[in-house]
Amino acid sequence: MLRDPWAEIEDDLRDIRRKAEEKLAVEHLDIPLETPPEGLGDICFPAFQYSQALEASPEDCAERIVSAMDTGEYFSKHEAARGYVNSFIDWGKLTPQVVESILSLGPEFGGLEPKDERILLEHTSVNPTGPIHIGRSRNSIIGDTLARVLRRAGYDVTTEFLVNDTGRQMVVLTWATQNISEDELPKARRDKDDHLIVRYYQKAYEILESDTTLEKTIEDLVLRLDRGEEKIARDVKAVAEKVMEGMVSTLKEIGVTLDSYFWESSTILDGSVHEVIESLKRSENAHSDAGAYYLDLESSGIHGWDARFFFTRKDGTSLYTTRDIAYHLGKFKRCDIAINVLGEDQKLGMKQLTLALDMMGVEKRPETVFYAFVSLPTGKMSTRSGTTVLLDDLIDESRARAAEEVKKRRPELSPERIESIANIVGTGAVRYNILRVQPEKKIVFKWEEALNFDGNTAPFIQYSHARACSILRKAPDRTGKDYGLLAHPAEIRLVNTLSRFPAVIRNCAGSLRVHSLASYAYDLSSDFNQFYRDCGVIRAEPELRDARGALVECTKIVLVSSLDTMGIQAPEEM
RNA sequence: GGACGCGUGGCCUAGUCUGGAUAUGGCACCAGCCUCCUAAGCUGGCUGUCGGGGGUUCAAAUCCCCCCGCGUCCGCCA
Repeated sequence: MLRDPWAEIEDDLRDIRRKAEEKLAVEHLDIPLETPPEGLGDICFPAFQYSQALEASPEDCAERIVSAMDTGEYFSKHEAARGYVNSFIDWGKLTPQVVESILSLGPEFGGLEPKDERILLEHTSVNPTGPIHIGRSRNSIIGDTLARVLRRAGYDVTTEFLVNDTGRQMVVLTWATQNISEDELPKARRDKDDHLIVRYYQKAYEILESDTTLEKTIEDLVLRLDRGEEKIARDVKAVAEKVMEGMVSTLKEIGVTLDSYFWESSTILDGSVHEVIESLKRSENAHSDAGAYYLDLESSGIHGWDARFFFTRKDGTSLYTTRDIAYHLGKFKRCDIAINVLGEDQKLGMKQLTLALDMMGVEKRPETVFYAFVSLPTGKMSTRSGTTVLLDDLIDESRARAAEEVKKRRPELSPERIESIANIVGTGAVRYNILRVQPEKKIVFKWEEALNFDGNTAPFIQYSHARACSILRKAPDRTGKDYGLLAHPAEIRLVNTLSRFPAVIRNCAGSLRVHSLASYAYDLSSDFNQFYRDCGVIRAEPELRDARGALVECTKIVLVSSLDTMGIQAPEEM
């Protein structure tokens, strides 16, 4: 059983290389393994670095190493070319092992050995002031996918949403719902609490621009809330809960669910933020300016207009990052590894949090995945001014587009079936479109790109899956007797890619970067589509047909697993 | 002024950590492929000073330095 075929292959090659090094009496060099260009082999490494030890040209080095290498467990031969050592896998031997492993492990293929560590993964944590826009959804999609990757990698993962129910923004919103009447507001685009309530928020900020007395009212309310006045805290929480309900239902549409919600106000109510403040005040870097306390971070390498990190207001109440420190101390007690998914605007805040932990003598640190903002061709998105593309709208448009495509291709399907497929395809496209880009790249959202279902998209991958299902419905046998028959270049290429899936999960989990999972799923689909063209299944001779049927089954299994790990469903037909 | 990130064909993007073979794919565009398992597919073509300049190296998209452009932050907001 090969749980992680590619790891076995790499270990084998490293082993063979080490023996060759010993034979040639050269010092061991851990040269990274690479993939050679098409046709030159399956796995390779450059031999340039041996030229000093062997006193030879790179070409000669490669020759001499190759001649000292044996075939090991999984290789048929090694070749020297232009200073590289190119190794060829013995597919006749490996293919049956890979196919049998995937068939017997099924959805477990790509799952790594269970780990002891508990992970607390914070993501989304968007302020409950209105509906989620596509920029914020990047957080949820990356976070939810990362949780799925880490679970598959064997960790015990709990996801958590930090709900902001304190501070000025929420006070403004709460005041607005109590003091602005419905008829002053534009009609809501949807009958959904987050859409209904955001209008009050936007109206309040409009009023605040000219009304200075309201400013005073708000300041007073913020103060009272921060001191823990119960009535206000209850009102804020009630509004937050309503908006949260709307946001949570939107997230559920794209397959994002969270295990836990942590209300920020609880750090004030349970006294934990007070303890943080007292502890920070004892630091030698703590100073006071007119009663407000701050840490001087100039000596810690923070420079700029102001290197002071204020952790209390002049009235002694806490500030956001102070509460976040309290929250993190609590998290550390509940897990072994704390991971955050945050917008890149939070970088300084996390740096300040880290330095504050230093000064408090706390050893643990959160690991953070930062992502860049999504903007529109017209500029930034802003909930306050309403210049956003809402996730609800994107989901609707994407589903509608998908329904149109299904109707065009499969007019015989029932309306219910069409709707069901369009739902899966539309929401899958939304997730994949965000997921495929590495997180630090800013995204300029364009409708025509978001609604494109060709090429490197979720529908492409889902379509490959539907094709595989279609073959399997018609192929009588999904297990063959002789997988050695799978020797066509397109078959070998497909087996090669299938064998790497566990390694992809391992790499994504290790780096906390999930975009390469999207590339993998695309590559697998692409390989399958070439196999589909070149290797007929149901019309092949019985033995070959059964072996190919098994390969299709393997592809289906891994496509489903990789899509599932991205939170994308796989339709049986489309 | 300071900090961090990004810059790869007309547009989008992989590779950058860990330097190595003619830089990965997609969209768009052009030309082909459905009497044959779903053409949301496949094949071929067209597009490249890897932002610019210097340096290190046998070898730089990748490492170092300087510069330019874009994004984000530098609040007793969250």
